[in-house]
Amino acid sequence: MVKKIEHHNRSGCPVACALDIIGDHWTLLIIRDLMFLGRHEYKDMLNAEEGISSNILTDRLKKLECNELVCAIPHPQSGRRKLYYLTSTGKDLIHVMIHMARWSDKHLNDLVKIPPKKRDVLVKNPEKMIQSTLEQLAAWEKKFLTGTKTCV
Amino acid sequence: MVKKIEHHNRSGCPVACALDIIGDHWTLLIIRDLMFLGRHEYKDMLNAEEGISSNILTDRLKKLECNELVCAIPHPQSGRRKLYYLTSTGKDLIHVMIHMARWSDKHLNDLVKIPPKKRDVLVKNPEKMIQSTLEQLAAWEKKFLTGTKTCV
DNA sequence: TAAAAACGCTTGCATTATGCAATTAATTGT
DNA sequence: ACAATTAATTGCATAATGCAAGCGTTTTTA
Repeated sequence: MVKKIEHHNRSGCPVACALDIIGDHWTLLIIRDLMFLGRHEYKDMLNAEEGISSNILTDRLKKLECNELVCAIPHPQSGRRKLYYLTSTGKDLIHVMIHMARWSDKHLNDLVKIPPKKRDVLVKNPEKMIQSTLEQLAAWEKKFLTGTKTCV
Repeated sequence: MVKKIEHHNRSGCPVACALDIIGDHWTLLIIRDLMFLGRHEYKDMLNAEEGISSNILTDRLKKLECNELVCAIPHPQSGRRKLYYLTSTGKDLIHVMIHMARWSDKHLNDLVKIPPKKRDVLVKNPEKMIQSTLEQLAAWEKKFLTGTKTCV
């Protein structure tokens, strides 16, 4: 079902290669939902405040699966719902995400709204934020992925 | 000439805010040219191997100037050429760039081509790479921006 | 010094991506 | 049985991008 995809692959530059996969307006917001906001279902991401449209969401989830940043399993309590989650490749984007958030907080402070507590950790102790985020994800995985055949 | 721009500003999320400025296929490649590859002129960026088209390059440089990530001065040896360079806001994206490159190197290794020496520093001592990159930029600035009225 | 090349764009137009609303088929709850 | 939910899909309007050509000026070359 999930195949390798043909990226554009504009060059061998690592920045260009990354952008061929995550360099659009929506992909990293989906990663954010999965990484920080505990949104593991289609409808959760569809209802995110940025207002992604359903065709784009479907398309991006498909591409993320093709590129093996995201994986999905059927919801244990429901035959039609799915649970999406980050693979280790996807989770490894956490450093990019954290530094992007720090950059925004520093330079776009009139636009950015972060709860003060989170902001404090983000600014003063990003490593701690990375650790606790990864722990949360691990806890979710323990709850939902144990005993099933899963992608890593 | 350079005005504040209306971003979409889809939400107050720091990731979303960053993506409203740098979340497209080309902007970060321009940042890369300015940050790592010593390309400070329009034609240099136009000739980058990824093959940006001239109208897109013009548009993105304009937006980067509006958003104060990039600044330009007339070329000292030429009346029509310009020198583009990163402001401190632009340079602060270095952490995002470095981690993006590391991610690509780790997970897209069949696609990514980095000179072994650079790769070694990138993987084993990213902080050193950040420092040396910033030093290079500072050296360029010292050479071209001293004695002129400049944006920071 | 006249002609050619270089430079930083701009324009026009075809193609592709995105946004939006409505629809669908399957599943689940009442 | 009926209505609501869910994960999409479809059709269509609009916006973004790709591509080739052109433009006005400046610099280089003959």
